Amino acid sequence: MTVKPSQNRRISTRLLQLKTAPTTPTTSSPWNTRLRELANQSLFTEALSVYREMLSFGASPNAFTFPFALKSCAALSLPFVGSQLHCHVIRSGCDPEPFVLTSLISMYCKCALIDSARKVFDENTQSMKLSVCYNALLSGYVLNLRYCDAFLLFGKMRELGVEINAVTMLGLIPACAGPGYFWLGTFMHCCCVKSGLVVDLSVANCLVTMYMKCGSVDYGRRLFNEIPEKGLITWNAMISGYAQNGLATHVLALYREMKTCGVLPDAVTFVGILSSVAHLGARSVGCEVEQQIAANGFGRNPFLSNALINMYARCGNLKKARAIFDCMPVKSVVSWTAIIGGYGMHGQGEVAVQLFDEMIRSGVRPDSTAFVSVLSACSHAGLSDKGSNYFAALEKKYGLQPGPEHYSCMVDLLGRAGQLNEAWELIKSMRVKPDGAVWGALLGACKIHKNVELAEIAFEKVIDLEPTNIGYYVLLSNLYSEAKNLEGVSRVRVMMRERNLKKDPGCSYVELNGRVHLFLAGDRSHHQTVEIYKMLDELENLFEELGGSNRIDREKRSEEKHSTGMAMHSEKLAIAFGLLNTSPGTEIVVIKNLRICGDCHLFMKMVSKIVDRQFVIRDATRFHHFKNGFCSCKDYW
DNA sequence: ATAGGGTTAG
Repeated sequence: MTVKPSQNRRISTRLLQLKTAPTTPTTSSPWNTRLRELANQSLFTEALSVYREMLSFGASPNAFTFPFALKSCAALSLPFVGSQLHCHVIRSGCDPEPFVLTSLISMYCKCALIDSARKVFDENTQSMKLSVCYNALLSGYVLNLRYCDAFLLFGKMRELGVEINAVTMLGLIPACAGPGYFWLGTFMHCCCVKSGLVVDLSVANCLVTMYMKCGSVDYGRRLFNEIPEKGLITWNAMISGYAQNGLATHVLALYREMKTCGVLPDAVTFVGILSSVAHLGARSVGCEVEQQIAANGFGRNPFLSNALINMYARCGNLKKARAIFDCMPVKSVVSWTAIIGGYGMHGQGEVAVQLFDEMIRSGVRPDSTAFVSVLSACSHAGLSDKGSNYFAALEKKYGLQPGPEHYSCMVDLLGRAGQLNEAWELIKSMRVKPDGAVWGALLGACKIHKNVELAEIAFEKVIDLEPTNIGYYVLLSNLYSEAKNLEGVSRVRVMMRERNLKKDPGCSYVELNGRVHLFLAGDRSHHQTVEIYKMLDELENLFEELGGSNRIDREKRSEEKHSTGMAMHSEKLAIAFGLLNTSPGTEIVVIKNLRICGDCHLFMKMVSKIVDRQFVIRDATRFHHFKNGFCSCKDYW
């Protein structure tokens, strides 16, 4: 705004200044200071109102104003305000200023207007020499997933001899951070070593992250070990990298190491740790993290709240998960997804569905993952109509592409409801290649509804995709034995032997008086075995008297006793044991692998109708360390 | 001015 304010306006401005804030200046520098402070504190909305206020008071923005105003626009993703600012920049004549130029490019990139950014870059001859402008545009290309353009620009920089510095690398390396980009990543690593830029801690951190995102955990760790003076971000990069790769035990070990090195964790560290705590059930660490969060005042961090919701939901404490969720001032899709998934995991599909609808009403747009959590909740709770509607809305209403993960939920949903042919037709209609989970869901449904022919088709496909997943062999073998097809049973056995696959029996745990008791499927070694099986018999009789729908189960169980391929479900043993050893009105904590067995919820629902106990389920999908039947109750949930 | 770490399902 170089237009000189009229005399009248100047007078009125003066008056206003006297009335409201006696210190309100018409020179730009105090405004700039205020604007910079706000922008640096990430108070972008406030920063932009200061900019507007500044204009209304007749102060002229200059090269020290625009970078911060543009940064705020970029952060809030306001392309319209951004291009207005661009006009102001041109009018003020400070567009060739490097500060302003890079801010403009960066703003357009962050608002996804990459072509406008390129235009700014190309129109200024000045920018062709400046490394900073190249860096801004290059990181913008990567941000907008245009990796080819980014590498072309990188090539041009090398060709023209433009300075390549640490920031150039920081922009480019994330383009190699994905499965399949590993070799490109190692090339970038080599470039950094040759140019000596690896000594820059930021660059090294970035490379560690890149390797972890490629799934090359060993390379990441090796580089991590080579960094002489690790910073907090270095530790965080490694910890979250392990967490992303599902290496929960490594996460906890590294956290311990970090503490012995005297590095203080921050909110980001805790996010990585919490997801591992949730998967492992490492209670002592969970409690410690909880205290640390309270002590450090990280309570308001939305990422941390999401991680806490997930942890409590997985560990069976839905009440606490819900309390955190309800307290969040701004709930993102991730927060909703976490709580919906939590209810879904515990068989409370109705609540999950209500929450999903509430999310949409509150104006949060569901993403692909949110649909996965609501669809899986529907399939666990048998809400087939609801699920089908959501599946249709996914594409029609929200323009999302259904992936194999959505199809596997739908196949599970239809399959459980007995619509096996519909499920098969759905698979055939898929535009993306079905993965193991899709065929596995069909196989699981065939097992429930005893359809041997279709099961054989599904089995062939799933084994082709996941040849070492024992669960599928067991499913088919059990189906064969139910159908009294002994030849089939032995055929599957031979396949397993040939592929050197050892069958791990399914297992469940019950927590009782601070001790965790492990039950294997078909286990008869427990000292209360006789009582447990008696209790299960009694329960069956009660079910029959009440509804009589469990006859099939009874038949199945009589076979279980004799056939070698079948075994009494571990969670039934665990539940019976819990009933035997608790008094009415208490809570029984059942820890089991939620991924494999969905019938568990049904059984628990029926049991809780006739006995005065509350069941809490904890997900043990990743309880690897329990495999040998050992666990220490002090350290684990 | 440009940059590095974070949540979600199966």
